[in-house]
Amino acid sequence: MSFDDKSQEKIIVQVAIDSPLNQLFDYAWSKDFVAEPKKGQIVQVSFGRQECVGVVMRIMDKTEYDPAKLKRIQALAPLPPISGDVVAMAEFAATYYQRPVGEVLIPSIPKMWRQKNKWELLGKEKKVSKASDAVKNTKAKTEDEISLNKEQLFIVEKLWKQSISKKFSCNLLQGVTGSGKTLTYLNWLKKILDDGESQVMIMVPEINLTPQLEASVEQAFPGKKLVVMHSGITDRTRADNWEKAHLGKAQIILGTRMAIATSAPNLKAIVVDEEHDLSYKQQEGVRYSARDLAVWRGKKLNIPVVLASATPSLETWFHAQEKRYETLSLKERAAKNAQPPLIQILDLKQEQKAGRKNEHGISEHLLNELHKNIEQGRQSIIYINRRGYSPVLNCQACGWLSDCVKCSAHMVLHKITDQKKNLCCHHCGVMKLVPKACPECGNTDLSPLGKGTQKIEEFLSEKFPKAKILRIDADTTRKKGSAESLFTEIHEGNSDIIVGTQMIAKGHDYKSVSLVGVIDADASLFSQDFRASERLFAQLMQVAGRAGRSEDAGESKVIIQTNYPEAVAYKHLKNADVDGFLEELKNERQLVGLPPFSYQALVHGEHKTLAQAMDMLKDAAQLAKADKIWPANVMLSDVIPRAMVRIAGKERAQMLVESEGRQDLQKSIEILQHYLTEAHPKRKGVGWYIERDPISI
DNA sequence: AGCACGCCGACT
DNA sequence: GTCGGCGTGCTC
Repeated sequence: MSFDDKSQEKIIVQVAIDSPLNQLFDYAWSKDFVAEPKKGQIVQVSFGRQECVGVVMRIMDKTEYDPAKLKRIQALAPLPPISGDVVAMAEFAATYYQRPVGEVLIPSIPKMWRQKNKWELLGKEKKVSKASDAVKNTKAKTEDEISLNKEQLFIVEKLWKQSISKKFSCNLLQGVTGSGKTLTYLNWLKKILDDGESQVMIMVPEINLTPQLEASVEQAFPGKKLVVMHSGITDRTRADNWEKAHLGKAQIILGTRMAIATSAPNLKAIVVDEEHDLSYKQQEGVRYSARDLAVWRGKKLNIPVVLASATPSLETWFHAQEKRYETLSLKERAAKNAQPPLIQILDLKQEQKAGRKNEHGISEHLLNELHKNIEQGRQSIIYINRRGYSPVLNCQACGWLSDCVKCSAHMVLHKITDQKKNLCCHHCGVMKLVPKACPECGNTDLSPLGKGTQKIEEFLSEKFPKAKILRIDADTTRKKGSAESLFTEIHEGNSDIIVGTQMIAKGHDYKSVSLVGVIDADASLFSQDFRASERLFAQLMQVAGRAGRSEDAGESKVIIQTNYPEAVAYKHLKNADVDGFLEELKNERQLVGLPPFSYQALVHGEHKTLAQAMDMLKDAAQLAKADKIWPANVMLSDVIPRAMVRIAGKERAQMLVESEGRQDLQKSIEILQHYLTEAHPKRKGVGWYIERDPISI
């Protein structure tokens, strides 16, 4: 191809492309286009030997690139440019999470819109049976007519004032289960949507996006168009829904973390429900936090943001304490007779001393309570907190834990076969031998905390042969629809005991459950993740909320078995004292300098051999620290093998970067990124990435 | 990351 | 003779 006139073409656009190359690519704006180039315009380009879509990021009048090699933009998507706030947010996320913009922005466009040959098809209206729309709209206006209580009304008014002022504000909407958080924010959003053109976004955790929720939100907004954005919808639906949001035709955007990058020209409010939920953090590719980006987007747009939770994340709660966010508390329970359940922390050490039995991790006391409950014909839940890898070493006899001498962290048991020292502190990087016996009491039976609890269901059916036992976990709900049928069975009261993992804690109301037993929760208390205790507290608060929804709620009970009743999470759980818990957690973190009192990034390296992966990080660390622009107050830990070193044949190493200064941390990871990139050709096959705000170290 | 070009081994 | 192994080099 020869384009001798190329160099004379006036308009050059720099395009973001989904490629790991950290740069924009220059293209010539074709003279045939009637449209002016605009930032955010989706275009079709030829890139290398591929054809792909890109997004116009900058408009220039010249190029630094060889004009002879310059290609033309091939086509323009029949769409207005992506809204400015989304493009800006992508640019921010690219810097913050250290990835190319294209990698952030392009995947936010639905797959079908990324294929030029589908553009025409998508432009056409899909045949939708008007009937379904009509039905949805007529049966509204029943439940939402329930009047708000004083507290809720006050909050709606407060939020509405913020909306009118057209300024950014971030609100923590905190209220116990059943206090009507959803009702409150839905009423606020309704006011906003009254003008007929405003758009609002509601974000929910992955697991909560059930058809029921969609239906109830839809009912709350009669006559408004709602679209959902989550991974469970077809490509076509996603493309259509995205388009409706992008064109301003949909007023409500309901979705999971991926929804945060949905272009919406008239966005007037963002709600992040269950803001503490970890599913807001993307765990692969660009490891963004949708909750944090929601706040960023709200700030950019000068609109209010609501973060709602019964058990806020410490970060959010701390912001609220420091008055950076407004706290909106719902203290009253909406339902008149709903009584909080009685929460009992059962000290297993005491039980053992008293000579009471403990079979398969279930105490005699809990068994008795179960027995009573079954006899009264009521449902019970046995909650097994099996989640999380909890590799701290523990003495079964005296409760000794493998703590680091220098840090206030547990030393993590690593599974490395070719190294002798297998205990490692993730903070300072010190490594030690696994002791042959407990340093405290000499007991030789040391084991990782949290043993398998698979047999609970089996054991319970032996103990209660006549009881109907239902197990709910990833295995029993894998098949599509099986979860729904299991939950239906529970609602119908067909089961006496429900044994399950955290799945049972979310979203579902079990009206007749009056006993919740929590076994084996300790494991996550000592997980390598410093946020484990926060998560445990939130989970247990949530399961506890499963009890006490019945008429005779006063009698419902939650029994939490533990070897560590003095642990902060349990201590405050007893009184359901969320603020007390967070206060103590805050003080702990402050003492040790963990987030939110420091900012973190984790550098990951992976290779077939551990040595290569580690050396790569070590080299980069050395060069970075020697660089004169390396900020002084950034702490770089030793390179250590990850606790789960091998995954899919790759050995993995990590290095923690920590600083009190957000800007300093940013600077340091940019330096690290530079040296990692530079070193990369020399270290073939070593993969690496920098993870900002890691949720687990 | 993709994707092609490129230069060495076991197959009709 | 050629199908295919994955080394390496480029993408405006």
